[in-house]
Amino acid sequence: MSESHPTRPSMSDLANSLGLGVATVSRALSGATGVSEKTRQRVRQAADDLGYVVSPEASRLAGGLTRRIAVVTPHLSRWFFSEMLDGIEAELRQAGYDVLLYHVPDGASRHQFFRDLPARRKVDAVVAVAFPIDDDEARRLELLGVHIVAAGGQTASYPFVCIDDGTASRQAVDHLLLLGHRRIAMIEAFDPDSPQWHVRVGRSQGYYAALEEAGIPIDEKMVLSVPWSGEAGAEAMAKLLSLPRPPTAVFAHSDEVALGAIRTLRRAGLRIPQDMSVVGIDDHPLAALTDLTTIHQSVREQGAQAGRMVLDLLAQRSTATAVTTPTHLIPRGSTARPRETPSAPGHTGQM
Amino acid sequence: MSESHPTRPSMSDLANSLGLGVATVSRALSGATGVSEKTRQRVRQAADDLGYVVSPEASRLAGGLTRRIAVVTPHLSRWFFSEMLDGIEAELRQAGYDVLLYHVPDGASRHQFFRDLPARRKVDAVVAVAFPIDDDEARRLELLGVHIVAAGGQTASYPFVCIDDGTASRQAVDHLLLLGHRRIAMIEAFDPDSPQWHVRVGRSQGYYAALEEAGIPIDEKMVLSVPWSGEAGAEAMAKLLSLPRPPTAVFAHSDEVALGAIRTLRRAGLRIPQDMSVVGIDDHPLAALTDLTTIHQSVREQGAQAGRMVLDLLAQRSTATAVTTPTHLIPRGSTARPRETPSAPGHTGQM
DNA sequence: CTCCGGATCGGAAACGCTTCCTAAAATACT
DNA sequence: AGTATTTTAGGAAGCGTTTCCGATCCGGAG
Repeated sequence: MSESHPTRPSMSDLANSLGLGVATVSRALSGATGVSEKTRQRVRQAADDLGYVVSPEASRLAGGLTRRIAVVTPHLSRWFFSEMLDGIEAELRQAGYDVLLYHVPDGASRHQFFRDLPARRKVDAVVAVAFPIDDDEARRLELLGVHIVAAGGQTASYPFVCIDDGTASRQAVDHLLLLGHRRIAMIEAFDPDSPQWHVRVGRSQGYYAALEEAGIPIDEKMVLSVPWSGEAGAEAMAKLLSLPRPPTAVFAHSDEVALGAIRTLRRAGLRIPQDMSVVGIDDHPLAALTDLTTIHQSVREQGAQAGRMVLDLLAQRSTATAVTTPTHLIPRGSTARPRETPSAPGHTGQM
Repeated sequence: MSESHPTRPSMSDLANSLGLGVATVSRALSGATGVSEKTRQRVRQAADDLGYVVSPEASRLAGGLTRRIAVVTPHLSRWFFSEMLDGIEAELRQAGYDVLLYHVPDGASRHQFFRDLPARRKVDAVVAVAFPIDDDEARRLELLGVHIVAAGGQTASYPFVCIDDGTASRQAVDHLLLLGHRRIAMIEAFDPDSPQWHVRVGRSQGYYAALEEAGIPIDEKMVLSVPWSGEAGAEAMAKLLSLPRPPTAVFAHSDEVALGAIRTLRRAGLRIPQDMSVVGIDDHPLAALTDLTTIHQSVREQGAQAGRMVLDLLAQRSTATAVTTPTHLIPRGSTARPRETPSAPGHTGQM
């Protein structure tokens, strides 16, 4: 007999070959109650032997789940996002779910996504990677029984997993403080495509808190807010350098931004860390290569966590509604004690 | 009436509201023939008004397509792959298809993918990003009516889109030649996870061809073959430097590898490009930042092309079975004339 | 020994669509 | 005008599950 005809066996084929009814087989396979354990085993065995798998379409049509989960992300090629995607995908696929990928670079496409998805029930749940969902949108999905989990960004209304931004930035700033820095600048980063998701509030707060606790007055000129990119970081650094009294250290909201800042410093002929200390957040692969001191966060792990949360939700299992993964300082060569503790203020000063 | 009940209208609802039969509505919506244009418009209009969309499950179950396409990739967070994914996703989603993402980092998971996918007909087509598919696997999919397209890597048996590796590397090596280099090393890169997908043969051939044409004898010690990573590039460079007569220029198969090589050079205190010219392939974002001369390829565009090819295939439209996108030299600061043109041949040279 | 409740199992009705086939209508040709 | 075609529309049969509900079969209580 030629093995070539790809005719998938159907559930009734399976049922017949076992002398059972399809109803029983369905129950056996789906783990539902109402089948004796012996029968269930027999069915499972036979299914394996025949290489039978339920048709997801038919299953869904008849009221089951799709076993598909959407991952929605505003960026595809940025380290943080692809790393997160990696973690999520691995966890989900291992559990037998398929991952639908939706790239929503801008508000328009995001909007469209949330408009279209509910109509056609394509997925059982959605994981939103580091971007905000309107409470309204969330509610509509919830209503349809579509679960939501946020990965890499905190939101009020549904389960999320992310780092504690406040702690992370405190770790960064405290490190600088411990080294003896007093004039510490901050380059805040925000995603220009998600205007509603402001500056990482937590990260800024950590900075303010750390300085305050150290008894250092805040100098607003030391705080710059820029789009999330190396380019912007470079420009911000230039501004900081042209300050009457530039900082001795810079805390950037992200490694990408920090790296940009470093480029400006190099171009300006300043040495790192002798003339200026720089610290970022993320532990981006480039940080290791460029010897950048940073705060490590395990993005993969966050993704995996988010995956697990979705799985819990779908299994009706209870799950944590908020997970924060730990961060820690990775001291490298971009930070050091300040050159000299400036003790003569009031020398320079007008623009 | 409360608008809140998420009860999707069905096709027969639509049909009734129009006084038509479901068969007609189905034909109208699917673009099939056998409906007058007037009716089709009427149906489309009504569908829009009701916010009706066909149930993908039911449609698929009844013999239609899934309107889902799998993208299979061995890497998620590498620039080339995520860029490609971006291009593919954009093109496909715009055409109304959903993208299933499958990360197959190693042979095992790749194998599993091809074992599982055919069973449950989850997708209409698959796009393989830069990795080889067994002819056997390909045939099985083909048999099931699942189309295949390869993005970023050439293969014999099915449509593909990629750059012309030979041309790209000739552009790189010719540039070096033109600058006057004669001792040009090559660092070949291969993906250790895809052993069967050897060294990018084309890129190596371009090198050999260029040298041969320039009348330069091949020195096998000048050719190193390493895994595709910066780390490996760095080590390879170290080996090249410890050669009795090191090269004056290095051609790396990729920017990542080139960047690794540059790190070694810096560490060794050599200046670029004065002491050593380096050229890569890809035009990775880092290349611009680090002023690396390279060969540009538009990965996004390749992804988009691959997407279009899939669409053509699915629409029964004829499509090119092989597309190569152009590449070109981006001269930057990592290449220059060799320090001195060695003019005393026959001095070194046994072996 | 009979009756009853719970555990198992099978029948059959959806689920929402596509498509084959036939009927009716519209158009063409003599 | 009448008949032969071609269009256009509708009926109905699946597609492969899940699930409600009724039928069986079991052991144990009365």
